[in-house]
Amino acid sequence: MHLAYDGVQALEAVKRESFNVIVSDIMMPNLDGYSLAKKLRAEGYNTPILFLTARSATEDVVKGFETGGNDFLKKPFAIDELIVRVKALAGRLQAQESAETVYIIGRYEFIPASKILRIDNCETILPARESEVLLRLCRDAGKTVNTSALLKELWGDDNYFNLRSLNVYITRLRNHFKTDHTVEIESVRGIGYKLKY
Amino acid sequence: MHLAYDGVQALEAVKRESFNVIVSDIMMPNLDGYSLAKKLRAEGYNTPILFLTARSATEDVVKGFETGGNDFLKKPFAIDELIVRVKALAGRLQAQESAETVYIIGRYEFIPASKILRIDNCETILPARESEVLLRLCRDAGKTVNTSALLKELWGDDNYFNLRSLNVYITRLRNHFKTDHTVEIESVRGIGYKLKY
DNA sequence: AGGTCGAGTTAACATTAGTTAACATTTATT
DNA sequence: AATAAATGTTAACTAATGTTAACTCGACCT
Repeated sequence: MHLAYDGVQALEAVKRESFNVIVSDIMMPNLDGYSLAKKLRAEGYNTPILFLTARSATEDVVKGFETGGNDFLKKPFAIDELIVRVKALAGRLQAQESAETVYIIGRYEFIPASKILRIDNCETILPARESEVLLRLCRDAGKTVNTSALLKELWGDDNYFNLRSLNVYITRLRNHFKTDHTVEIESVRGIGYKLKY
Repeated sequence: MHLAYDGVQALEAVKRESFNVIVSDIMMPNLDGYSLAKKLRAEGYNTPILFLTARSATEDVVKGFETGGNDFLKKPFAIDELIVRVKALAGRLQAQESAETVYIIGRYEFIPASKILRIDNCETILPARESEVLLRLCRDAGKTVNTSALLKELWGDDNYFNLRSLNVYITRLRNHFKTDHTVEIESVRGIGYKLKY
């Protein structure tokens, strides 16, 4: 939980910590809500963003979604409605990842709970960290996962050494996916990694 | 695309076909929106639901989310806002360019998603920036793409150094297109570049 | 306790992307 | 034609990332 006074501070905070949801005003000094959203999306942050605004013009709403926002609430609003919308956005993240969740990745099957990666009845049990990294990539499959966010989530800190560890795990994961060339972990220089299939 | 006249018909339709998004009124004969959402969720359908309602009470909104809805729009609403919210739910916003988009440029094939530039079964995987620049040119193929606009889109700033970088990427792209002389990146002095083929 | 096995990290080296710099060429203007 | 500005081209440089192997440590086994 963090309160930022303008877009610049918000941007810094997001890069420093890791959040489940961002609630942002459109009109802010220094960096407005649209630009904040745009910058975050450009840097691979997929954190859901809910915009608050006093103006009710449709173009504002449209622009809000186009710049990468996920929801929009016009002022004045009832606090209950805000709460429920934030919950909806946050819930999207954890979207019922039950014990039996299975990710289908190309010809592979990945079961995070048991760390099993299977292809053609050939099972590999991934080491814990490899599994965690893969899970994180699966959750945002097709989207770029920000390196720093990933490090903060899994290692707790995004220093240089942890980054290098991550590089190693990415290599190892790539090796696992060699038998199906439609599966690919793409690196987005300076931003993060993207699981594609 | 399917239009159902009440909740019961909607339920049947969803079970029969497969949808990306459901837009539903709250008040419907036979089976209201809340119950529809509840039933669908109970049966394991995760299709995003957007509720429309005439009543603006906060409790309605809250109930809408609690029964499994994903978004809520009060009547009267602007059609643009509905469209943009549906798009947001369908998750298609960022992907106006689907993952499979292929540009045919003379004898070349360019697949932005995988950054592949192919000619006569000879594949090159373009570096990220080269790919982005080419994509930008492709979108406005035959038209002049303004240099400053392009720089602001891809680099975020159109200063002198970024301009010089762009010049380098244009050269590199031209080199890739050397085998088919019908393809050309023309420079429009003082304005921008034009991809012609 | 000693051994060994595997996971995670660190280290060392290789490769690549992106930028900058330096110099060449073209174009517009006078 | 002379000049200045824009653009073309090539190579060098820097930072990020890829890859492989070595190292450390704890769990487990005897």
